[in-house]
Amino acid sequence: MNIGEAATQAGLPAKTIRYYEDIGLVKPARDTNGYRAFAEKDIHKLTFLAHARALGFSIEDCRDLLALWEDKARASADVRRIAQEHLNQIETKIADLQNMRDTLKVLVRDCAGDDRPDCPILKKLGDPTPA
Amino acid sequence: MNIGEAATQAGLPAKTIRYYEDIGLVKPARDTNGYRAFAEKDIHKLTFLAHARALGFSIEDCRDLLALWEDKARASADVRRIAQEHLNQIETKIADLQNMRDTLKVLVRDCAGDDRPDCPILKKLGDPTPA
DNA sequence: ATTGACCTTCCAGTGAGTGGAAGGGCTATG
DNA sequence: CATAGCCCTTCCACTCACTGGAAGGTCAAT
Repeated sequence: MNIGEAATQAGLPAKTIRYYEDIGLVKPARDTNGYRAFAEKDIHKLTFLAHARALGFSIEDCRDLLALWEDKARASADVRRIAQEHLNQIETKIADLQNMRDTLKVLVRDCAGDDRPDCPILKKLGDPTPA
Repeated sequence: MNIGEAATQAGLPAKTIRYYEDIGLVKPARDTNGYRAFAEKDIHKLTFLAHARALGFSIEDCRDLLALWEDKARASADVRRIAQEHLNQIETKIADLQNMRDTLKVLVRDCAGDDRPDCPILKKLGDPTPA
């Protein structure tokens, strides 16, 4: 299977697949013409990667998860630890974003948004000690 | 004022301030010895930038906001539009992260996390068509 | 034989800094 | 006056996970 078809199957851009090969996540065989030849096993890996990335796992996490996925003697605790840590980071990021959102919401709400220069948003940003 | 003091005042790393000068956000004067000499006006700008960045505005948004801040004839609508758009992006990002979180939570909950290899997390990631 | 779609590699750029090396300046103490 | 220790300077490389594009080779069909 050529890279275009592999990309369709895995739901990843061809460019990304080449990149994943560059960094050693997949190692497709090569046809005599130099084209990458993806086997089912490669497609499964790429699909796995696409799903893990969609859940926000870093490439390095993906590398570890992929290794565990292929290790039939793995301990599920190792997988769980990675996922739990990632989950914690997501929770933190959500909380940070919610704080930003709440502040922004108030500012946007209080801004007239007309052609006059008076603006609580700029006022707040320029305040040396914002609440 | 030297860059170290400016960094303390503005709540930004000195490295970041140099970077902001590189990309033209601030233009501090120079002493005869080549050291940057920050005036009050520069400190105000840096403080403004620190606050805007803390609210997640991109550097380009910051550049625009800074220009509006300095333009006493601005229309607050221009500021509001930038803030509203940013707010929308944050809302989108929060929603994305919440989806990830919800999926991950279920997976982590259902994973025994012991020394056995059976693992719903890997199962899901490897599933060709995950729900 | 040519067209057009596919494939290849390689280089550069993204955003927003961060780390570190190499070198010069400033201040205070011995 | 010398030296120590901190601050400052520039410049280059690295981060993360791709993405865009150029230059060129291959393949199937017309």
